[in-house]
Amino acid sequence: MLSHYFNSAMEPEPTSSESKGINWDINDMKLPQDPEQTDWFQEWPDSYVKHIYSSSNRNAQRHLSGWAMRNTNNHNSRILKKSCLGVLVCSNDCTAPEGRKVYLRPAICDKARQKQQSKYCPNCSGPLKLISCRGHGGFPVTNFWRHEGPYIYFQTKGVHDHPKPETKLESESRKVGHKKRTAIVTTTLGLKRSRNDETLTGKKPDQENLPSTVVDQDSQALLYDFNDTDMDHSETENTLNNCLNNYNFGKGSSPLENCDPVWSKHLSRDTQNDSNQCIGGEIINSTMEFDFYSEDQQMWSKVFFAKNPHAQPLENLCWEKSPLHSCQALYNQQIANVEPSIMDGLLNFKSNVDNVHDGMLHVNHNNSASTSAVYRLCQEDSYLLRYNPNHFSPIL
DNA sequence: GGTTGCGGGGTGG
DNA sequence: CCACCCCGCAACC
Ligand SMILES: [Zn+2]
Ligand SMILES: [Zn+2]
Repeated sequence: MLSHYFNSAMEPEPTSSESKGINWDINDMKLPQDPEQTDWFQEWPDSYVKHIYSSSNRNAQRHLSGWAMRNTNNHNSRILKKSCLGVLVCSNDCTAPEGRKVYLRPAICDKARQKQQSKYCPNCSGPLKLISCRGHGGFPVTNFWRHEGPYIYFQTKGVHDHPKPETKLESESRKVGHKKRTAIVTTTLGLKRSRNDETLTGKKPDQENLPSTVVDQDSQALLYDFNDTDMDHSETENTLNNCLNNYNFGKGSSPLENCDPVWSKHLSRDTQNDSNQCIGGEIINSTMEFDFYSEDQQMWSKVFFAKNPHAQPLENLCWEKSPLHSCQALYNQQIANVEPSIMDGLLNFKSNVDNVHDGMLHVNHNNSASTSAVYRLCQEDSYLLRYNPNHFSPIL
């Protein structure tokens, strides 16, 4: 697996819990107490992998997964077991523009899932079909979580035999978007018309709700949470690294050699030049959500603002207040000297932002102020950053 | 309305 | 024992 390869290749220590995975099992009385380091959170764990996360890793704390995993009673309160619900697909096997397929996230709640199956494909209105997971001896893939001291031990059994569903965030965005009839973020669909039109009217044709429901397998959204008081910068870097691992190399088509210096710092220990291909390549085909804490803003700035020595900071950053207390920073295409594919991103606020006027928060800053502007915003609370590679579109 | 964790109870190997 | 499943409850969002 590529991500495994790059994980191992890039970790400071040659040994990870993955490489040592054969040495322990989630059911062991004694688990490894001295891992050289904790693992980067994996959103799409597959195969029979094991990880040791820091107990301060919020994603691990919440037992998050990109797969739709539901709680399973294993009559063991020390080990949390979850099993995969598969993916909801269109029974017509329809294809949306740009070759995207319909891979909806099964509802976790049984009742909600049944109700969900009586709904219709957002693309062709055909009936939906639940593809159940049979990746573990004919049974659903199972995940196990165990909290022990400063670590969270994770183990998965089975290999998913179905496509990835939309992420929880994508699913939520789609539902909200459908209700509010507002724009939905898309990872691959261009935003042809005025963003202001959409956000001010709050209306969009149904067709435009498709992008987030029609999931490109290479455009999965991440939920990585950096709002972690105990998480140090190295872990933040690790998580960012992980993002890049998973999404930059998913197709194996973005050679490290093409990474720019800043990114390649995260991507490789020895290969650097000043190309931006990694930024404009596969990384950009993912939508990532980060939850930042002020402690990590330096990292944030380094990655998103200082990624390119030739890049200018964002100007005319436009923050839009959403009905759900979410804000979006819409990238202004007129930013000079910044490759759109690089700086395209979406800042999605989780909670209150003071200076929101008429539903819009405009953050204008120059080179030196760009970071501080972000600082100020981040210190209000934790925020989600949706980093949209190809295009910008409102999330809600 | 949903997600998540918990746990009782059942079935079968 | 193990595995899997169903169900309801409660906390939380
Ligand atoms: Zn369809
Ligand atoms: Zn599965």
